[in-house]
Amino acid sequence: MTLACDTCPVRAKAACSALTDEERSALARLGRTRELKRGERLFAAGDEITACATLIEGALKVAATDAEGNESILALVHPAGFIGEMFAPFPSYEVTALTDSRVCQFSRAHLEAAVERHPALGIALLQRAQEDLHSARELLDLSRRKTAAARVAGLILAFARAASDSPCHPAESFDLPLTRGEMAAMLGLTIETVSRQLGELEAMGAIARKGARGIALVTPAQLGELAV
Amino acid sequence: MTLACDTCPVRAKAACSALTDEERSALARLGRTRELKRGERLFAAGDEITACATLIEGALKVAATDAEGNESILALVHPAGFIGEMFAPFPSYEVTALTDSRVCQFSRAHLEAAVERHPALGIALLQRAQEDLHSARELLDLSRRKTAAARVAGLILAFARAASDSPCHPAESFDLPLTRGEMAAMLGLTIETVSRQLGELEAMGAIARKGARGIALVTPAQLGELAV
DNA sequence: CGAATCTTTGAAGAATGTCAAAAGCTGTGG
DNA sequence: CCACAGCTTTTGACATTCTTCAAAGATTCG
Repeated sequence: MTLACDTCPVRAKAACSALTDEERSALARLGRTRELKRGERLFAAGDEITACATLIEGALKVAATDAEGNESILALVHPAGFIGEMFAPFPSYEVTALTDSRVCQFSRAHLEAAVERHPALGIALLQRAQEDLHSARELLDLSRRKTAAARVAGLILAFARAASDSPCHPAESFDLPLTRGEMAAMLGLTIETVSRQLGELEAMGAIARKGARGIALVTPAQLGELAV
Repeated sequence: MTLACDTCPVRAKAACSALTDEERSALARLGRTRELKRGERLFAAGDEITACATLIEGALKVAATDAEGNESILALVHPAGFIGEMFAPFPSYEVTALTDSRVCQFSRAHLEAAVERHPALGIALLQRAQEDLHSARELLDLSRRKTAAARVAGLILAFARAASDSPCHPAESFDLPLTRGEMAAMLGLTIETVSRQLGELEAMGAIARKGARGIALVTPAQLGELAV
């Protein structure tokens, strides 16, 4: 499958935007796009072949699964996000599609060569890695909040900010991008506790719900206080 | 204070090892070393000036503190580790010395210029950022283990591996680098729970303790099972 | 429309947090 | 060398929160 960088929806935001059109085209010939259906796995922990990818559309999750099958979600990946460990011997975590997705995938060797040839690409990847590090630390902080109420309130605020066009103000209403189980796996709680906390938040008038996924922020300030 | 790269104990491992001696000397003239006593802060969240640093000796912690003064430890930094967000507008977290430490500090502007001039430095920083990301995700996974026993057992194993010379086998005996309170802040538990779990681990014969900090691994396999 | 999945709700039990106090360790100064 | 002050660690009893187990209600999608 051939890459069509010219019509790529993330061509302005992805790491490859650090390259000129010709440089990007040369890199494109070494990669390929891959379509993933919801629930399909892009990488698995321990895979022998290590690849890297940029998410074009959809959403992915990075997760660890323990022996009993409990999943711990370590990161969400949005379009233009980069996935892949360029220096580790093999992938450490599973990467799975949350919704139908499309990625632009490269072998690690090709990407390494491109980074050596084009310093700007390395800088773009460095920026992305530092942003990912920041996100991981935010999630770490959120996952350790003392009460379940603080964790759920904080997650809803995070989703509201991500759903908003403006960087400052959270969206007033939006759809939760995750199931209860996935929210639980992001917060270190059980499905039931997440469900009950959402009910509490609605009962106390901080949010309103429409169906299982729809959320409206009634009192954002109250949410912020609950999130501590 | 002038930098003495020639005698720097981390000259072979730090990011600046990607540079030639002359390049490093040029960069060195723009930086300065700084000594920190135990508990002293290197950066605070919200500081206006953003700086970057390499740890030369000692140990640092990256932490977030909430309104009630509860600390959540997001990362430990060992010698040759790099600290600093090169692309964020201001530092997001506090960086504090766990023990008396010495760092090699640069302004962000100088470091950015050096990265543009020396692509190998950018690649070295990229590798470090991806390693830090990996560590953050490991800690995230550890912090979400269901039981306090699994978290404490996992942390002890992580310390044992860090204390070992060989990368494969954990050290058989070592000193805990953190207080109970700091361990609690790494795991999302209370001091009392950490203390009780250590007692349990000793009572069941997985570890032996010598004083408040000394640990000997009696049954590493048992620890591994407890850590799930 | 029906099957599968996801969500909600309830009741009971286990685990951790909280509060309080004793014991151990460390470093300073007499 | 000892004594003391300050800090860290341990231990106990109790309250609270979360998890577990179970089952019924929604929602989604073929």
